[in-house]
Amino acid sequence: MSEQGSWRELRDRRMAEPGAAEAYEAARIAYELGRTVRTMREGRGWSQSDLAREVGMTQSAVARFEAGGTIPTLPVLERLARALDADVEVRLTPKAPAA
Amino acid sequence: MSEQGSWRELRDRRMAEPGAAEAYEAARIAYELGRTVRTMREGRGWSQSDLAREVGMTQSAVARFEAGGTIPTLPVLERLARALDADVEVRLTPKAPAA
DNA sequence: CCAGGTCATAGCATTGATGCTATAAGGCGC
DNA sequence: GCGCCTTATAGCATCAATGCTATGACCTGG
Repeated sequence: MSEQGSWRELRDRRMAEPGAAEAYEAARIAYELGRTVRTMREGRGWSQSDLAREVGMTQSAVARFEAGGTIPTLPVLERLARALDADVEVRLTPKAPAA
Repeated sequence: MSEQGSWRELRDRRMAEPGAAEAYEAARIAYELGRTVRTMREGRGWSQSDLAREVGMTQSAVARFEAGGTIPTLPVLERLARALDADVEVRLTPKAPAA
């Protein structure tokens, strides 16, 4: 796992792994979270640097996250959410009824 | 971070950290996820070992997770959810209206 | 053309979650 | 008492996310 570079490729590779449906799902969630944060950030007219300053991380970390380059952890999500006046919701919702 | 042992203490300590509201929130989410999983697991009459086998992890990992001993990562949540016929939902919901 | 801003990547250090085996503690049936 | 199952912890190895600095690419304005 070290031949190429871009986070996009990394993400795409993850999402292409066939055997690991869970990893795929996680990567998909990460991707969508990244897009959500980007949208929220742009909605405020903030640059990645601005957001990074608010959150207490660096511009590169923000870029990596927004690109879906990593699967974010809850603490990071919380920090981002706070800077964007948002709440983090994580839930397990049963597919089948509790019958 | 190595003077005492129990995950409960670890969790409690995290949730007691004053300066880090985000860490507190993350720990709280982790705790509730643990309880949710435990409830779902017990609802099926499964032991921790049973669930661990389904998920592809060990009983100790399940125990640690259920106790809120760690802040889970998305891939792990996905795997647990799948074993329990559930879906993982992660969302950032704005506190303030889009005005 | 040059300066400045923004975003994307590289490469590396640190930290923490996960995965493992082994074991302790409690309950329950025999 | 002894086995057996269940849950809780310990202690360690590995891996991946984060945090950092630095830099490249791209735009736009001067």
